[in-house]
Amino acid sequence: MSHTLGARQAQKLRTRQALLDAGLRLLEHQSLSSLGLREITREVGVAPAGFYRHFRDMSDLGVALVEESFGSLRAMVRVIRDGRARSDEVIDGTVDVIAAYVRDHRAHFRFIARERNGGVREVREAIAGELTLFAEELAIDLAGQPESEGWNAEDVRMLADLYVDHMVMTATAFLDVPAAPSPEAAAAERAIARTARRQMRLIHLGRSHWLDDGRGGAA
Amino acid sequence: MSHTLGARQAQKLRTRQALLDAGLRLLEHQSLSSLGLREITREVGVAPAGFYRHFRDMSDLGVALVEESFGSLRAMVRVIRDGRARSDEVIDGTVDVIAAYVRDHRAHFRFIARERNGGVREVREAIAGELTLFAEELAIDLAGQPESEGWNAEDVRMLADLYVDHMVMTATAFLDVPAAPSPEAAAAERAIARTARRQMRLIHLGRSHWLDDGRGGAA
DNA sequence: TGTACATCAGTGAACGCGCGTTCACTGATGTAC
DNA sequence: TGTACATCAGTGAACGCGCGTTCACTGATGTAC
Repeated sequence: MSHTLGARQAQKLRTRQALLDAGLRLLEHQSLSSLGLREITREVGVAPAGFYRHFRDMSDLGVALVEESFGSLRAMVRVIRDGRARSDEVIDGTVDVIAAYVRDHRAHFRFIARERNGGVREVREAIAGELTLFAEELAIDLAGQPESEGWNAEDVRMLADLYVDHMVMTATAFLDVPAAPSPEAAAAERAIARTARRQMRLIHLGRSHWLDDGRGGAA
Repeated sequence: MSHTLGARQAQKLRTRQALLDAGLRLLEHQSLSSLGLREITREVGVAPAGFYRHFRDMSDLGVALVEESFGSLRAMVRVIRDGRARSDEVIDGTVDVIAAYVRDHRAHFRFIARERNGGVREVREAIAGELTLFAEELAIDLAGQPESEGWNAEDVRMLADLYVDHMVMTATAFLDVPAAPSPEAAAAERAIARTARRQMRLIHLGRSHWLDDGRGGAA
């Protein structure tokens, strides 16, 4: 390696990460626009003024959290994509993977769900941009599947948007289940997964009949 | 009428409504948890302390706004339900009605979309409750349609949830279009409506093939 | 390796400000007779 | 209809508090020679 980052820069990064982690933790029960700079620095154990060495203001930190959160989302998608099989298995697998990732990255998903329509414009726009990118990638993926033969680009994109929306809704539903493990929570999760799986199956069914009697593609 | 409400009570209601209206207006660009009590009373032209004659605190006002907002949502649904026809027309009609109502009740829809996952628990729970009620009513409606013959209750509910989610997503998408009328905004609205219409058509297609070869109903 | 100087992440005190909430009040509206 | 008293929506001043931001600073880390 050309240089090992240096003790100073490494420490700076560690503090920055501590600020991000504290922010995410504190955002569990409130939204970004009501979270204070002092609240975060207090949690980390750093003087308020130190915040400015890392972020211009709270919405700057918010945008950094968006990037971090979509990192874990992309990891999730990679898992789904790599483990692809025939459609029914893919559906079950997809829902399970979403459930598992939401369980392991609760705070990230909650943050995205909450701030997607939240009060901080920069953050909202960052999330919208990432979701668009995500839908575009998914559309490319879908276009390559045999089920999409004969589909035009617009319809493929329409389907990708529907999948993304459904995924966001499913993740949001999982978030309402209490984090603490309990028989009730586990049952609630299973119910959500069951519904989500059937909804995906219904959508897939619609997909495979889309071109019947020229109804879908035209108009 | 037994009594015409009295000048005093009428004035009180007018002030209360002014507070709600001001709140909704101020929530266009921020979320409830960052909106201040003084901000609202200032906008209305009332002393800060006057607020407490009408609401216990800001989340109390938030819950009142939820009720008001779902009033206009129910009005929308009534229009869709009354104007029912055969499925393709219903789809086009539904999307158009959603588009029109979102245009006329922007602030209400934005409020719901924003606070549905927002930072104020009471408000989040009020919205979740209303949406559940809404899905239950829709499920009853769907169960009565000929397309639902042979469906079990769970699957009807699953479909209702899918429709509600899709409606929320569509309304949210319309919200991102600038409110000011312009050729670009109109085009953006048409694109969203077009996508939403196709997505509903695809879902409907899935619905009508759900019972083919015993795939759906079984589990 | 050792020395002299530069950098800069983090400090701690200070600031002005607007917040939510309380309180005793005022005066128009309502009620009893 | 007129009078005396009760109610209560809205007032305005006051409070203590925590906020975001600024500033000159400290001292460990990095760099040049």
